[in-house]
Amino acid sequence: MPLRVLLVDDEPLVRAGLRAVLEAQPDIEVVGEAADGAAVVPLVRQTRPDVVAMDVRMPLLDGIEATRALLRTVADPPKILVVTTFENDEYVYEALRAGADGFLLKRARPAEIVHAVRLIAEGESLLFPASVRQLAAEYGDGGGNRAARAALARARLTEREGEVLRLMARGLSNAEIAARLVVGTETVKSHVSAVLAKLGARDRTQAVITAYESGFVAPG
Amino acid sequence: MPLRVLLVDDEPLVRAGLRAVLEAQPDIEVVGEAADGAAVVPLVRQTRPDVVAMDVRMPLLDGIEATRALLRTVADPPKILVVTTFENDEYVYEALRAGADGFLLKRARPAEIVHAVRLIAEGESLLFPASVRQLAAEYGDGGGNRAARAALARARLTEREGEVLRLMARGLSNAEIAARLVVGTETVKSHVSAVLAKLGARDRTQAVITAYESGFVAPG
DNA sequence: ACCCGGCTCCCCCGCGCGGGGGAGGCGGTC
DNA sequence: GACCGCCTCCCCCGCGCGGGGGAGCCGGGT
Repeated sequence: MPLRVLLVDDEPLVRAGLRAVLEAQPDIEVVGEAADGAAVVPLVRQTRPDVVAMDVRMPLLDGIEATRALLRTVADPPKILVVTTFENDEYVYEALRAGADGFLLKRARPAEIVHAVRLIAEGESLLFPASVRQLAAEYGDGGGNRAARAALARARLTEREGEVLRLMARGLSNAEIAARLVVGTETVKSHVSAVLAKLGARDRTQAVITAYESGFVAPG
Repeated sequence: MPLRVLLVDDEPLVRAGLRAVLEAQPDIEVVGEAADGAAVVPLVRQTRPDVVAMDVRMPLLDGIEATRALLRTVADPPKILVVTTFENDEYVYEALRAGADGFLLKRARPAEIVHAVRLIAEGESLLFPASVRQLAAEYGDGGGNRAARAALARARLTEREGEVLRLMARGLSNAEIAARLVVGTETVKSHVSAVLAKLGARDRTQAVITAYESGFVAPG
């Protein structure tokens, strides 16, 4: 019996790509597609997939909430493979904490995508596939990038800290961040200090650099 | 005779998606794929496509350089459709200036993708609707990226100031920059102040953000 | 000869930043 | 209930940062 896969991504192009890659395998069958997280639970009930390949960043209901919804409401839920554009996407960590079984970069090669789906289906927990390291080597050979990713991977920023880092990366001062988040400046200083410590950054500039280099924030 | 399309994108998944979408059309034929800009010119010579669907951000040779190379070296060059993930990608503007005929967001619907390829092939210069709004709005409010580019264009940094900004963007303190450039810290402070003034930045963090957003320094 | 732009260095000064440490409340888990 | 992680706020304190102003040196341009 074939391996049944459900695709969830708001970009039709990505769905088409995944479908093309996966259906080239004789033992893999794409049993459905959804464009947002809200449609996932009913579709899973209807199609009973073995694996859900799910984007994290989606309108209406993101991959994190969709993962929680699946695990909460569906008996014998499918394996969940989170598909993401960036390494160290903080949403990915949340999705994994929410119960996803692994994650995969969109820029992975077809063979790696197929491999990841098979591994997940077999119950392997796929967190840091070799492909990530390989991709890191292929792409930025600059050690800075890898260090940035490593720093952010170690970091495990809390939700609030991530929020603060994002505002830091937009050039806001502590006072401005405090105003934006409607808290005291001392509170912001606490969060900033925590971010610096977790990222191994000496000052906010270095933290922002790490945010850019790791893909935590994207230029453009 | 069918419309011949060449796909250039470093992500196999995106290529597979575009291929699936385009080959669903009876009058469109995908005549080749390339994973980076360096392979484009020989492939175009070999396959003679009508349209090249090209990613901007790629390893080795990006979409901008590949566009320039095509228009410079190939007689009767194909139409160039730039494919991008983000609206307001500054690379896209550069690609258009370099001679690309239009651009398209990756999250476009299949029908829009097909439509774009057909329009481009007919010689229409195409900007995806969502981005036209951006282009129109940029004269008014000027999105962050645009502002960053404008700031850097206004800036006219001297060679030394550019050097200093680059080091700032690597997280170095004034003292460290001074040591690196073998000058006094007061000198560095002068340069930093000049950079901040020219970029309209309040502090070094904002300057580094502008450096990233404008493409003056590139992540990865 | 003159001026000008760029690079270099110097002064004073205010303030935001970041380190260190502490503390209370709140929602989870065991 | 006890514990723990997170968020919130407070203190003190040193220092790097950035603003303002000035100055000497060099090379190029008219």
